[in-house]
Amino acid sequence: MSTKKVTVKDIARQAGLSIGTVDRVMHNRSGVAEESRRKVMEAMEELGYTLNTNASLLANKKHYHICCLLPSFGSGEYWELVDKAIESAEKDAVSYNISIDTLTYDQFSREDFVAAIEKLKANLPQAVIIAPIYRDETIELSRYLKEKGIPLVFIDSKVSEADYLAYYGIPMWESGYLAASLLLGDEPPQSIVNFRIERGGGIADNPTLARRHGFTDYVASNLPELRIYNEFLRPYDKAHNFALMDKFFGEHPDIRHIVTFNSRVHLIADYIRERGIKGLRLVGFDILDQNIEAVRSGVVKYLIVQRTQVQLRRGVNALAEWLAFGTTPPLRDNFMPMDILIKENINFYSEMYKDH
Amino acid sequence: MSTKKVTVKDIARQAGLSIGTVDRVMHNRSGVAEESRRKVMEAMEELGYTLNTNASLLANKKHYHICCLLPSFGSGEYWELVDKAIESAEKDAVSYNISIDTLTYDQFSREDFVAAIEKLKANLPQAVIIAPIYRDETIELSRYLKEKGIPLVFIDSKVSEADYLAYYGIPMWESGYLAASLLLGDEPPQSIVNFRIERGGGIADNPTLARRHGFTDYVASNLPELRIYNEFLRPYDKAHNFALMDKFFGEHPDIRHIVTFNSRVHLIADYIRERGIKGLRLVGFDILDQNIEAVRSGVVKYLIVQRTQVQLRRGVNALAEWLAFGTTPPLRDNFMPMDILIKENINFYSEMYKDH
DNA sequence: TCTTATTTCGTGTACGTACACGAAGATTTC
DNA sequence: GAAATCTTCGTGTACGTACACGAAATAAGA
Repeated sequence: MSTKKVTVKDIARQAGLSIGTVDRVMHNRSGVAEESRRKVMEAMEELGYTLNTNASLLANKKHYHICCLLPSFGSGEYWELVDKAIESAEKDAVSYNISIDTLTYDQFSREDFVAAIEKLKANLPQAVIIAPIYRDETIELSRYLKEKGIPLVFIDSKVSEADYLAYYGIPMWESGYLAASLLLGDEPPQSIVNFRIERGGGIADNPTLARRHGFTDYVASNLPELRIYNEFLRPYDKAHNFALMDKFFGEHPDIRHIVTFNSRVHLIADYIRERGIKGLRLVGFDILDQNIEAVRSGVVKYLIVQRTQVQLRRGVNALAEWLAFGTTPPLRDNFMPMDILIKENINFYSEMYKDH
Repeated sequence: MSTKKVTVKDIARQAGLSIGTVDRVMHNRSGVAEESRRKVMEAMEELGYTLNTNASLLANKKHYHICCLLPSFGSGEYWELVDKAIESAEKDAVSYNISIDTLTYDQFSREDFVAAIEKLKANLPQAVIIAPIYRDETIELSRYLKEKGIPLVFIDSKVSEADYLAYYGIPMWESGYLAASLLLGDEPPQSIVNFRIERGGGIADNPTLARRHGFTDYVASNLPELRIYNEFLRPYDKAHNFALMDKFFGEHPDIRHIVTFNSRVHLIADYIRERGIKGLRLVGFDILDQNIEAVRSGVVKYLIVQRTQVQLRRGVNALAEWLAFGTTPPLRDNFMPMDILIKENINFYSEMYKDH
């Protein structure tokens, strides 16, 4: 087995043609006779040509622009993690001559989502990454992009009916099912409470809906007698939340199992800590700093977490390869692991997020 | 902020010198006046130079050779996972002109380890990756390599007293502690059993020792009354193992909690399945195919798993950057996450291992 | 037949870095 | 003070690919 790498020059010699012709064949450009094209293809096959990505990227003078659309966020919130992951992924993409711009929208306002899409269109990006919340508008956007030949990658959640290059994220339904098995698997209680977030306007296509379905499906098939209470918190109204929880737990002192499907389990953890309540079993999602603290202190028993960094790295990478080499990712739907964090393994998990 | 990238040519112009001189400064080569060196450094600082890795790698005609030393393995065994991870990491390293050779040794024979080290030395590699089992011999090897200027990376476990460039693996002690909390955290039993592997020769410096210490330390501080039985299985002697377990469970029908610290929990899972025993709680390590099956079927409750692929990718990457650019990894000891797998999240975990 | 399109292909340059070679200049030696 | 040595630096070429430009070769039009 020869250790030397096969280059276009070798292909050209083998095919009895010039480098230029080989190059044209490789890039599916016009101006090459069918006979020559065949010769080149055969030579490539025979010699086992592989592209030298370093040389290719070096010679490629184009500059690509990716536009990323996701919900706006405050400090310490879930979407900030995603934003950081984008920055991290952008670093890996510099060798592709790629830069990434992020646009945000108010996730509670459909109008704002539409406005953000218009901004995105005005930006004329070569590729788009989107964390979708609104189904119909996302489908329409995907049609627009398809028409323009602009590739679209979904992260975090996807809209199956849309036209997209790839999706990287956890399986939503299964993540709810997992939460149920962690919360209810050992000693099933009689009733539990699900703390949700108050949303303005009837947003039926919220991704955490699928997660709740996974949870309730587990309950339906394993614990049909279980009673699930639903209570609604407000993201930024601590007084309201505390009053609500005081009332709830006052009326239901027997309830010891709590679940949230959004990333704000720390709202409840804070309450439990301040009130000094013991013996509750709490399951939540996403690796926010405040959630990490809640796990460390033992208030939250299980935290279900997705690998945001990996998802974005792979999403950006899929677009980079598409832009630079025209290659399509092997899988369209990439369901990524759901990690279970408890007090004893959370430290080494969060440490990893510091560099890679 | 100028979007153009700064090149050596820009540095040369700014410093009033030639590209050659700039190049010499960058590679710490001789033949440049102190005055000029200073000018170049200043220009680099001022313009914010960053190396174009594509161009650098393309121009670098050297070919590097990494030698990887790890225990020999049969099909479906733990070290086969590591071997596969090496192959996967090698693919990422082709752009660095790096190839990897793997040497294996009988992990139960110190002599064979020494012999493998001699073979490694004869190979004259530019870098070494090792999964160490024998402490003293590893330290000696690290001295030899240090003297030759050959970098050494530990994976899987490390020998702290050795001289090494970096380590990528899980924290062994903590992984045992985690196992204890998963097995014993909810309803502590009176006694449990730890199935171990019979080893020839008194190998005290086996890495799983630290794992067992983590487990027993948890027990000592949380459940000092707990009785731990130790039983010894043989890797390839099913009849012996079954007889042993028949005898053990016959004499101790009350024991329902089982732990293993090696990767062979499937030996016990097979027994449990064949005997049709119910109600046991089993915790094991490592994502072997047979272990995955044991989790799926519900026999093994928790499987603690490390990200072998990531560990090797990062290990190889650290060496690649050292060889090609002379850069040292930011952290020497990289403790990587311990993942907890149960029936409800193992599918999407193992799926990930197919491509990336 | 000569010009004008059209197809097909080869040559040359660029990308940014690495390094060999050799030319100036500075320093030493006798 | 000339030759020899050493220090310091600039030039040139190579890495493998991308693409513009223009040259042949062929076909079409008059």
